[in-house]
Amino acid sequence: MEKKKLSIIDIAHLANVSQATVSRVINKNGRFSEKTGKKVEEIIKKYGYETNMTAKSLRIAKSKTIGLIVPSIENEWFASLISQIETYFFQHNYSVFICNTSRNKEKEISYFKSLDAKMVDGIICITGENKLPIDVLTRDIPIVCTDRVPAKNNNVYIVSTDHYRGGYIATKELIKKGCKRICIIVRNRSISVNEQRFQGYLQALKDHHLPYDDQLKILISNKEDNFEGAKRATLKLIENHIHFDGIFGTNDWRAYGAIVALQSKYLRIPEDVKVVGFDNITISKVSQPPLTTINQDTQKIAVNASKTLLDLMNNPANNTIKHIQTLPVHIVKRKSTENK
Amino acid sequence: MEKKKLSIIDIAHLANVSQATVSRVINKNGRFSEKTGKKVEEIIKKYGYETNMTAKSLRIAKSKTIGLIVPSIENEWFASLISQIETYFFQHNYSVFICNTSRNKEKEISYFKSLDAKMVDGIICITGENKLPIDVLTRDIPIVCTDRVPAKNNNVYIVSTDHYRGGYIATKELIKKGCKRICIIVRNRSISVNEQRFQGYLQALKDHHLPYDDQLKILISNKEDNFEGAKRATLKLIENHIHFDGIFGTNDWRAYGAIVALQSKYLRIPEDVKVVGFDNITISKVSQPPLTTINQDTQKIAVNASKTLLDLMNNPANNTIKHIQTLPVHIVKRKSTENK
DNA sequence: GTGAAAGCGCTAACAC
DNA sequence: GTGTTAGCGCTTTCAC
Repeated sequence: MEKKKLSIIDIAHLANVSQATVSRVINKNGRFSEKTGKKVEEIIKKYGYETNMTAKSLRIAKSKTIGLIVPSIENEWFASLISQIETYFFQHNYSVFICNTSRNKEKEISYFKSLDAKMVDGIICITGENKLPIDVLTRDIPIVCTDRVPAKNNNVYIVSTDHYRGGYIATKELIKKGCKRICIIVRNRSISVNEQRFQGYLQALKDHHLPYDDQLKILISNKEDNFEGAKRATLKLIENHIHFDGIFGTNDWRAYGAIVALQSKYLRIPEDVKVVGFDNITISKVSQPPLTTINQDTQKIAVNASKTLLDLMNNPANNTIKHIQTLPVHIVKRKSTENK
Repeated sequence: MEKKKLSIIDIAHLANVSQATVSRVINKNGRFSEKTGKKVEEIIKKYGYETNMTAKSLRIAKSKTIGLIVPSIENEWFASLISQIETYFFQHNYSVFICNTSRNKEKEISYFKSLDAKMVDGIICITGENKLPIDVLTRDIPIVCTDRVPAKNNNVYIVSTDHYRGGYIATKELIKKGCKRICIIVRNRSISVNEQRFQGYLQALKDHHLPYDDQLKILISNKEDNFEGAKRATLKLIENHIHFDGIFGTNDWRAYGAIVALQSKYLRIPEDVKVVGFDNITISKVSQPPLTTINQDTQKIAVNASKTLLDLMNNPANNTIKHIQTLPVHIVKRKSTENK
């Protein structure tokens, strides 16, 4: 069956009005009589007319679409954020282009160009460390990042978690539960979320008069999987007879990797070693034993980032919007740090 | 700094040619001299011109964009599929609208309309059981589903896994390893993937002369979380003193829930009870013990679905394309079904 | 309160 | 091989 796509002109003819009137009715802006409005709306409903968004976008130079750039969709934490951002914009009648860069710079640049060409009204980046290629953009559109980006950019707004504080609280929990020699498992990246969590760890040690021991810093290489890397590194530590009684995994997968390693060596958690993770994703809840962890409020991050972008899109001149928002974290206590 | 968006006309002036020529160069179709081509391309690069896709879409009634409708992005299996589909289309110069329906019918309809209005060239649905609202579409665009949909629709193509065979193989593995009383954990839905896996289970029992016992069918309600539901239901079974020596969890989370329940009652896996899952997602690998499971080839599903859609978009009249593709599964054997 | 018409940036048919 | 131009469907200015 051939489908006939109706245009505004068709509706105008059917309703015996001009296309301008139909447009006014659709957008509820211009002035038109109640009677005309009713008539047009009826025809629209009857014939199942839908606005051609490409034409509309061309005309008004807006697309009611945003771009969401993410390093990976297959990461539960990102997925949760993506899902909530998408839900938010759906409610506000925006569509979302989800762009998966796989941490590939080329792909990221390509996506920026493509989003620009598709006339998105704004961009949210769930990034981390890298500098955004905003110079490829040919239009001035607002950008919100959910993690730290090198300052300098006045056009870029940031909504992020207090990773430093998270690292601090996580470490403090272990100290309070009696741990004296606390390992930290981190990934080896320069400026990043990891580094901030690490700094929080250092400060907590210092504040509680515990020495920092470089041997207890467990590095995972950038190629390694979090779980496998943490497991491997923890096993190595045990085999090297390096003594420790607490582990701060800088994310839940790293902490869980440590747990599995410890158990394979017949070390008991929390009796022999206590463990804390970060992120509060599923694995922390279903781990055996369940994992004490630092909760990042994804919902708040998603909503704040989304709202910030929406505000900027609706009113680009608004200068009451904060450039940097740092959101609080809290600890979720579970069995992995319990004392008997 | 005010950014000036250049149009084809601007480039035409700068290059001293007509806009038609610029268009020809950009699209490498029409005829133009090598010299002109070079000149125009230089100007384009120099001034950072990017095609305005809304104008192009309007003109050619195509958008180089597809819609990807998914019930949930926060499900590892879906996320993996999404990611691979997105990668495929990125390579072929298409953008992807990822639409998260949260299994909400209203949202799904709304997305179909919106995708239609945005002139997507095709749609992939990662669905499952429900009938698609393709009647809201005003244009004839190809649709590919990665799961079963009620037949009837000639416009809808299907790429799916052989869930029946998966259920069969999973059950057979348990039988081969000596299990006599095998539980199955399923969700209570009418026509679905679950049902097919269940049918495979039944057939395997029958083929090996084992009776089917209704007591061993563990139902999880639709509101319950897979992990929690399976855990709760398994505990109940144990507390009711119903004897069993094998469990087929119809997905990995259900199987893992069963494992945790068994362990909490000091039942050993695989010595006392053997367990098989389905999907081969991360939890099956990191479970203690690691879980034997049925692998669904996400890559193949993603590629076949994507390729099918691409073929249909490039050549809508192509009738050599199979309406239904069923992909094979295979078992991944791990410790949870090992014999001493 | 309504209509006529210009024009957003692009492609493609047609003319030369 | 290149230029001219109509028109995709929409919004919006200007007239009335």
